[in-house]
Amino acid sequence: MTEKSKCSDCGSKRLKEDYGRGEVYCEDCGLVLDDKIIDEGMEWRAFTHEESQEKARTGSSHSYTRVDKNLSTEIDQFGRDSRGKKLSSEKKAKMNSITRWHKRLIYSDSKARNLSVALSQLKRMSSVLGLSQSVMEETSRLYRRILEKGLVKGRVIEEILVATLYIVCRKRGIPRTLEELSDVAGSGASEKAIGRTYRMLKSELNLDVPLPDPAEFVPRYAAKLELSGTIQQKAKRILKEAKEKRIVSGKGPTGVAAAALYLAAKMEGEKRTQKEVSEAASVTEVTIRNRYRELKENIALEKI
DNA sequence: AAGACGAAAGTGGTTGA
DNA sequence: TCAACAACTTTCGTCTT
Repeated sequence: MTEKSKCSDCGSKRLKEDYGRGEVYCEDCGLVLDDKIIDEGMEWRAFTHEESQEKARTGSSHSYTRVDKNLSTEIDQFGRDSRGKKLSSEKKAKMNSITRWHKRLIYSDSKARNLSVALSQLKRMSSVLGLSQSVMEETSRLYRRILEKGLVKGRVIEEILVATLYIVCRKRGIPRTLEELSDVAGSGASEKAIGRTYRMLKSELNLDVPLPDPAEFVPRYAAKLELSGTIQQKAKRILKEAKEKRIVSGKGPTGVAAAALYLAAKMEGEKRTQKEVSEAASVTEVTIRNRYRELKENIALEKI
């Protein structure tokens, strides 16, 4: 893990390492400085709501998805922890600054109320979407940071929240489109508005968000279409070829993924109709056809 | 009859003068 | 601010299976 001692955003030196999640983050603003070891969590195997419920994790000792960060019962004003043990002075100083920070949030200031609304929304959406705990954690950390920067003022909480979630998903290579996210958001946040907010956040926070890779969408669509793993592998090989031949850039990743799956399924004799595939991927048959034609024309299929 | 195909026209967003 | 532009959609007529 790289050694960084200062937060690149707010300059705080209070960085915390979380080996469980493979992240280093700033305790003051929540910026994740190093998240090379990505926790895929249940993400790639939970395709349905029921499945994700079943596999969802429970419990957490220190969660950013709670308004009070779970600390309210752990610290008293006499410098002891929950077991009554005295804390070292170093620990005490740390706790003091945390409690100060945390008091600012608990007491009826507008940010706390904002946060509590946002977090309960996040919880709901996260369970509908089947997102892992660690995605929620990162989303709420980023949301806190946005809140502290005053970027929420005058805007719809839900729009900011969904845009934040979208950023986190993109950063982690979790395939969720803006459309899907706005579908589970309340009516207060249209896809258009979320997109606008997303662009605003990206530039305000100087984030570079990677482009979605079509291959990320393959497992989910394949599951919807009940296609075997062999086909998924084949579709991914097709996409890899396509990427090298630069016939993917600028095209919508979902359409490309759908066409690759359609092609792979056809080749393996597990044929699905264009209509079925287009419904699974929320694109039209025409788009499937166009991408399909491009793939067929440009890729040496015998080798795949 | 259902599926696949492709042309044509329309939509919403991006880009660059 | 406006026009050109690319990707995608909708619609529809025509082949293919």
